[in-house]
Amino acid sequence: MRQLPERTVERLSQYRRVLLRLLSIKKEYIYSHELASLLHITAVQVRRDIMLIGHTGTLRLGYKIKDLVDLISTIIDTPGKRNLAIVGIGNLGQALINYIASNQDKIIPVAIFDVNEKKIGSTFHGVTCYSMDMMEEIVKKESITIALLTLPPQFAQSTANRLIEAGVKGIMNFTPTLLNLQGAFLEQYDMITSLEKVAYFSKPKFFVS
Amino acid sequence: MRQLPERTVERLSQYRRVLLRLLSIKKEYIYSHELASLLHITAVQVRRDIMLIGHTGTLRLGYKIKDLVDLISTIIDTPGKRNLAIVGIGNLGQALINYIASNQDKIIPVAIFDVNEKKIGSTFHGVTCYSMDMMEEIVKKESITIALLTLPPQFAQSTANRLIEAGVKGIMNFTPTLLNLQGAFLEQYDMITSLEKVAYFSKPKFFVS
DNA sequence: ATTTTTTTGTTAGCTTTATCACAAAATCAA
DNA sequence: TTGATTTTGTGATAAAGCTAACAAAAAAAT
Ligand SMILES: NC(=O)c1ccc[n+]([C@@H]2O[C@H](COP(=O)([O-])OP(=O)(O)OC[C@H]3O[C@@H](n4cnc5c(N)ncnc54)[C@H](O)[C@@H]3O)[C@@H](O)[C@H]2O)c1
Ligand SMILES: NC(=O)c1ccc[n+]([C@@H]2O[C@H](COP(=O)([O-])OP(=O)(O)OC[C@H]3O[C@@H](n4cnc5c(N)ncnc54)[C@H](O)[C@@H]3O)[C@@H](O)[C@H]2O)c1
Repeated sequence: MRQLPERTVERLSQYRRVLLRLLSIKKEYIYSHELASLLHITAVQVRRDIMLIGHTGTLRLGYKIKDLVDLISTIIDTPGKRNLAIVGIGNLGQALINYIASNQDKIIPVAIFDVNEKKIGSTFHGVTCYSMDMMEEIVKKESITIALLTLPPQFAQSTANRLIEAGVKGIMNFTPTLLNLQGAFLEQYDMITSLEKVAYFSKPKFFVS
Repeated sequence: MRQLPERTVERLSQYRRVLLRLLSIKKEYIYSHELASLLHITAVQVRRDIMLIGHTGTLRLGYKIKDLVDLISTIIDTPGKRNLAIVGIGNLGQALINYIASNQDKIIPVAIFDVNEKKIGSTFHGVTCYSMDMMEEIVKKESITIALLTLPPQFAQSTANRLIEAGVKGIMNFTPTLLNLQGAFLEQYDMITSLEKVAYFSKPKFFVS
């Protein structure tokens, strides 16, 4: 299959989460307009996405939820699991690790890296924190392919370089540093940018220039 | 000025942060290609964004950083400050409050709301936590127009409705609940979706179906 | 003085993403 | 049986976002 649009991939992730909930309450089929209304998007958008992944529904019955979930999973997941590392286990890193572990089960936190002597050797939600010196070794040994950067911004670029060199293929960067990466997918997850965007688009009308 | 594209607003926020850093080290002018390379985008993109906000540079000298920063500020900021509330001060809420306060100065956290008796009445980075019963009252009294939702997902929709009713104009939703809002700008800041997107686009090649 | 280089500003076009409009098929109603 | 209704699937079109290309102006080089 051809590479899917980013937006479609994002929605597939959301469809799956909604559909899994519906499956758990024994709903079997769903119409495009139902799924659309759960995501507050249009039914055409839903049908188009489903078309893009090559699934086909039943006329007048809708889509079989189980089949759709399975197909989305074969598309967006890898067969088997993906191992993840968190670099920098401060306030944010600690908030994230629990959340990730309890909200999906294909991407598994298997290692934490930090420079703080007090943290090295201890575990956070069952995951061991290693020293930064061991990063390359552990990344290779544990086949880690995804990393979250939650360390101080000035170390983000050099750490990202080391991670990619060691085999990481996807990086989610929570620091405000704008990274330059070759050979890995980057998600710049920048809260201040989003916050300022919210401020702009929610500006009280009489302020708009 | 006409409403700017979302992407442009996001980049303006990033331009400003980079430019402020350069100003602080006494750089006066910048070329589009320099700014572009700092953000890892193209120079045309930079020039187009700057054109959209109606700024004009000096031929062969580039853009005067001070002027550009000021203009971006008049566009994306409101004159004066915006007050912000955080609803749910758990792991994530606590991580956020400090970060927001120390990374920009136009959007000010002025209130926290929670149901936990132990948290109500105490302060987090100098901001008081109030009970949920007082939310409408405080939102009005403090003119809060932006809110972050970092409470359990099942309370997100009803809380958002109450906030909007009380006058909030922009909501950044950190919970996985997909909200349906009327009358406010919504940023669905969904980490799992982004994480699954990173996983998809960084899938080792031999896995791609 | 003329040519080359540099850099902005902008048009036109391209790519990606979303929506419109409607055919096709299944079911329902009369 | 006929016609209306519902719902999927998709080609065509529109909107948003990005890039290529180049004119214009200024400065530098020759
Ligand atoms: N707190 C937030 O809500 C928030 C939100 C968005 C982004 N961020 C960004 O995420 C990062 C972390 O934020 P935080 O609030 O958790 O900060 P923090 O100070 O609580 O944690 C940083 C952690 O990184 C570790 N560290 C320091 N230098 C390191 C290095 N060279 N290599 C590896 N680890 C190192 C520290 O020991 C600490 O454990 C910062 O860059 C911040 O800008 C934070
Ligand atoms: N931890 C993360 O990294 C992370 C990341 C993304 C999203 N989220 C989401 O953000 C939310 C908070 O995550 P967390 O890790 O901070 O959870 P948490 O359990 O640590 O904190 C939740 C807070 O909300 C309060 N609360 C409970 N019910 C409330 C109500 N009805 N009204 C107001 N406050 C209420 C609790 O007292 C607590 O202080 C969750 O919805 C989670 O799904 C968390």
